[in-house]
Amino acid sequence: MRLKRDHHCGQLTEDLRDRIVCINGWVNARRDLGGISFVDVRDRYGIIQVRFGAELPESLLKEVKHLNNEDVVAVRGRIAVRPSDSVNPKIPTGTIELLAEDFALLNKAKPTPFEINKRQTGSEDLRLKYRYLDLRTAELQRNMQIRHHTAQVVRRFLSDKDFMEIETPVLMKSTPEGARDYLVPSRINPGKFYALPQSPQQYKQLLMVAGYDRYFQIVKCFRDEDLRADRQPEFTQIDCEMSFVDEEDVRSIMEVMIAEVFRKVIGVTIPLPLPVLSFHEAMERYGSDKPDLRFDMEICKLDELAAQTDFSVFKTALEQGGVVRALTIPDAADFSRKTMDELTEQVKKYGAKGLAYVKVDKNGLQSGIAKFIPAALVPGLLQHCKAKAGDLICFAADEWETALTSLGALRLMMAKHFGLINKDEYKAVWVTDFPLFEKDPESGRLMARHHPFTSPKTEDLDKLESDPMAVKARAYDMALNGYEIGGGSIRIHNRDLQSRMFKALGIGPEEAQEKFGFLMNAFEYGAPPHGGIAFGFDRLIMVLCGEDSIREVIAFPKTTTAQSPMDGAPSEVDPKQLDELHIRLK
RNA sequence: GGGGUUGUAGUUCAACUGGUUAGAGCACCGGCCUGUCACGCCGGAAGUUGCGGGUUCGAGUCCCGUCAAUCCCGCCA
Repeated sequence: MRLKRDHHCGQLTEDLRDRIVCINGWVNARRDLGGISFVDVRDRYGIIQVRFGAELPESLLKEVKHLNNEDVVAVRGRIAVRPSDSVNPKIPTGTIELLAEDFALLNKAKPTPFEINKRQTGSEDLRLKYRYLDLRTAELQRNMQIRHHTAQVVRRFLSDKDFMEIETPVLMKSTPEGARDYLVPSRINPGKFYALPQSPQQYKQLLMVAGYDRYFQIVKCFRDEDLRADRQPEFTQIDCEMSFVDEEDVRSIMEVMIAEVFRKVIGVTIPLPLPVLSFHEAMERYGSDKPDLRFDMEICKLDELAAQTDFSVFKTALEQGGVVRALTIPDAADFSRKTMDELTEQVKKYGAKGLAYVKVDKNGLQSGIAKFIPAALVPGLLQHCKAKAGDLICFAADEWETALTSLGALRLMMAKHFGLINKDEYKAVWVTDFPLFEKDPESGRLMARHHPFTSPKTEDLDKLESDPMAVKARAYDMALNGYEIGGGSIRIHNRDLQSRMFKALGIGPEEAQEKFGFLMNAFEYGAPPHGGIAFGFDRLIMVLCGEDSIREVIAFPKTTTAQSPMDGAPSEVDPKQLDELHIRLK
């Protein structure tokens, strides 16, 4: 190759003045002033302005004249300090330029479907189809750099703490207990299928049995469920497991890791130790098991006051074993009827039947359900809800979890509406003491809230059969700015307890042996007490990058219909392939 | 599985209450210009208004269906 590079565009400095250097890169912009023209050449490291003067050969200048954005070029020239009135303070190399002496067009580019140097052009759909072009943008290059850096910090940290990085199989046995599995047919074993791991959970527990007492892996996981802005069908976890530990051991080492990531990658200090909230407290105060602590606006408990009102909605909810909770929204008393109707629609998505409210002014309560609240209760209500004139108090009367999640969602909407969230703030918190089980609303059957390998709290062991819904789990989640970025637990390491757990979940001994026998058998050969955690690597990067969508931090993401517009996956396959796999389509 | 939003030139958007030949910036093509850096100036080309149907004298606009993207609920052990 002629004119092979010896420097990167973004690494050129004044120290190199008068040196002859050669750069390769993409045309970021061209400014043709007639006698001279300027071409900004871009590579991964930055942008340098190249000056093509009139003294250059005619043929070369003609070629430069027809350069387009994204053409791939090579330039050899002399580094020169720019005239003082021509400095560009917007770019790091703005005090210098490259005086071209030789030039080669390495490859021509068609006009791009959207503009690389203006990221607001082009729909996301289009950008995904031409992802290799989108990845050239400064925004995605920065995000990929942060992702890379984070992975290196995590590896270094865990390795220094004696964690071993061990790869686990991608083709594994299907255990369809939680999310749907992605299945892979086996050609050699007709009619049989592998599953792609939803997480390496069983393998890492087996590694503990094997004595590898500290394991980690930055690993792809797969879940065939519907997607969201923060959910992809294939995603990456920082998966960790440790032996001879309790909850505090896992949490204390992992919060140091997260703090180190924030310090080294984006220069943010996260004070340690992190606050710890019980699931119950997180729900009661913030209406969420992944609370955003960057702003206050806490929910308040209102059962006793509500019972004294004349409002039938409150009374009915309480009689049916539900609760009444309130959220005071500061300075929202001027919300229109239309706004209130919209908010009502929003909370209904979370199962609330409606949204009762009162507006507070200097004379007391106005509008909404004010007439049902006896005057004698008003001072107490205002004090309890920390409400002042100009505020709006919203009420939810419903089953406990519904009432709180509805107000929790409202709390988030209002924080965004009033701009209460500081984008540069990072508030992490541990949420603990989750219930071990939850009820499937359709079948009424018990389901593991975390997963079936989570250990119950020791003091709740005797309630596993008699009162399972009261059993707490030795589980912990890390929430960061309202995102669940990690979750883990102390695991069951005893065959009998694991059997009791499966039984509680309605999985009989035969089924348990068939599906998880390998793990349960392993427990009989000296399984150490162990526990671990998995962080959503993509979500963590998303927060580090200040992005709202996980697609912005994944090199080649899928759409919300789990497709890849760029390569057309998933696609139909040749009938011959299906035949080899012993598969016939319906 | 359900609900919301969006879909107009390569691209970002506009087009009033249904009314003339669907406009503008950027990109593209041609020309001018020796200190620009989102260069500037002059000119040009560029459209199945996502797709299919309906209402109407007349549809980018209203209605029905459909497709795609996106956001949310369910779901995500």
